Amino acid sequence: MSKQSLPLLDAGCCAPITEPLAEADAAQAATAFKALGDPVRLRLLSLIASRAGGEVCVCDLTAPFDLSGPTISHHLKVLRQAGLVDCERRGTWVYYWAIPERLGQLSALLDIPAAVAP
Amino acid sequence: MSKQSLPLLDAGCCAPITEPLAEADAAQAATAFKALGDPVRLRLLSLIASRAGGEVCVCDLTAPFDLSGPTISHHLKVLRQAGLVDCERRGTWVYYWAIPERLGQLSALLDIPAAVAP
DNA sequence: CACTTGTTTCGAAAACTGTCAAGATAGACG
DNA sequence: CGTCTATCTTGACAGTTTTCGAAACAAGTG
Repeated sequence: MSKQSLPLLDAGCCAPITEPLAEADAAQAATAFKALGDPVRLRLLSLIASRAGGEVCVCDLTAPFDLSGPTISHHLKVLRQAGLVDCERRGTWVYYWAIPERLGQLSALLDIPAAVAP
Repeated sequence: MSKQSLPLLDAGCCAPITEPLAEADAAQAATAFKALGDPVRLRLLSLIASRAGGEVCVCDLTAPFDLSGPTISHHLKVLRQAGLVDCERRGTWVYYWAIPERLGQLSALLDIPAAVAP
């Protein structure tokens, strides 16, 4: 699995927003946020990330939704291509887990100084 | 300005992901992430949030982009409706500022325990 | 081979992005 | 006051991208 290269953010865009984002950095971060910008994918990620063992089988991810298998598979692919999760096949089942480093980068990006104001 | 009610997140979805997101919470957070999921809007927000005085005039937001005025205005509207920024007209100009509370909520949402793993 | 689990392919409906034209609001000038 | 100019926003439109399901495909088990 993980055939695509993980589009990890370059150094320099993992810090809180204290200066304007460069065009390239913005494009990369936007890909990740776009992946998070869908209720189904956000719930999928929360299901994966909140799992005690750190891993979830796809079969457990399909049940909570009113969607077909292929659709869930598609959403998981988007999360994978955004570098937010990764997966591995073991026997019949495929297991997914979250990538905390990547989530941490995005979290830091939004962690604004709160009061730059006068 | 701010004619729409700010869709602030309900209590309960501002904490790190330790349990699956409820459907309603996910929908609301997804709206915000979707707003961030575009390079132009992400740069707009960074321009606004990184401003020393805490406020930016729209005229300063148009120049850095290769886009028409109405297009920037549309993107700003999306950010506004997502509750990420707000604005006010003073005289001829319209000033925008970021809403740190909202950004902090989203940041917290992605701040994963890092190692729930075994 | 039959059966199960997931992914990929393909097509249709819905949503998004950007531009032009027109509308709203404020200040300046006569 | 009326009109002109400048700054933004809104509305309407074309072109592109997403989203989802049905069917076909791939991989593993018994």
